[in-house]
Amino acid sequence: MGRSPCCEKVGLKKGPWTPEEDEKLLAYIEQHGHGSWRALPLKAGLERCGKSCRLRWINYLRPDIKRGKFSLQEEHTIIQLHALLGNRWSAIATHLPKRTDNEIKNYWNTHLKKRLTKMGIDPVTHKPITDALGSAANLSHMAQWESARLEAEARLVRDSKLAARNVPSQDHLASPSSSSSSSSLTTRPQCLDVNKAWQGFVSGLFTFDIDSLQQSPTSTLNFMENTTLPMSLSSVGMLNDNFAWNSSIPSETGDILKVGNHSSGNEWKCLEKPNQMMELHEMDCSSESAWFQELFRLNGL
DNA sequence: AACCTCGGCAACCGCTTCGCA
DNA sequence: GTGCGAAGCGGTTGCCGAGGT
Repeated sequence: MGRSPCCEKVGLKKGPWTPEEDEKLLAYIEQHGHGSWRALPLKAGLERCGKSCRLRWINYLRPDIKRGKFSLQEEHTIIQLHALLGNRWSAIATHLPKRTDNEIKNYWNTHLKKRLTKMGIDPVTHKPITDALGSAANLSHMAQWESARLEAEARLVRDSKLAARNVPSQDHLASPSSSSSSSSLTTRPQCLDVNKAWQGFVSGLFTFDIDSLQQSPTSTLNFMENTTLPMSLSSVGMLNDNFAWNSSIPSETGDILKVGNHSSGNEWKCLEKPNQMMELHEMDCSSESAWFQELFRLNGL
């Protein structure tokens, strides 16, 4: 019983790759392309399984890989996309084309998850961790937050029922699995009180102009200016929730993904990808304090 | 100097999804 | 529609180096 191995493992090498193996794999792929990964090791003269070769190529040898520290911009993109997509690392990696899913996953697990936790944000739900915040002020904010959230959810249920009765058939959302209407995405977010509550909660940490994010339901924020931190940590807690406002996700290809959630579900949609240039703002945020300092600086604190 | 601990990351494992016959 | 092989994906492991004792 049991699953058959992906390839004949007897005699196959495991563990770290040697420079010679890298050279062989690189030379073969440059000359022939990878073709069938299963057949590749034999043709390339490698005593590895195809899977191992594929991983080595994708995560290390591919010429278009950017290595080294993640910029603050990249970190924010990862956080935002994680809030939207969860642990779908390959999906996240598509918005950071020079980074591999493995690298992003590792970076999340070793850096970002810890930072969010330290800030009192649950890295899984991207919501504030209540029991980690003991002060009365924080509890007050949290109560305000939770109350508004529940109210908003109730209203969403109500509104979605109404919308279900009155949904136009047009659907131009990018998501192939989408079966929802865009109508809810072009209306003003319904839960501004929630945003306010959240804004109140985070105001002790950051002063983000959340209202400016809400000026347009599908407002596009561009990182080019480097003046506002779009959908940053304050908004992370809102993402992937029923009442999140529509906003934009930058990608390193220069695309700004406008996203919004469907009022009748928890499903996020990509609305459009205006082809705008985006400058990456490289910063040394290796230490946690530097990271926070940079956030404060960006937000004029 | 030797040992220990811990963090970071490359690589592996096994499950899921995809594509084709 | 079904079965099978290949590829993709995410969770986990284990090695290695840096820092601490």
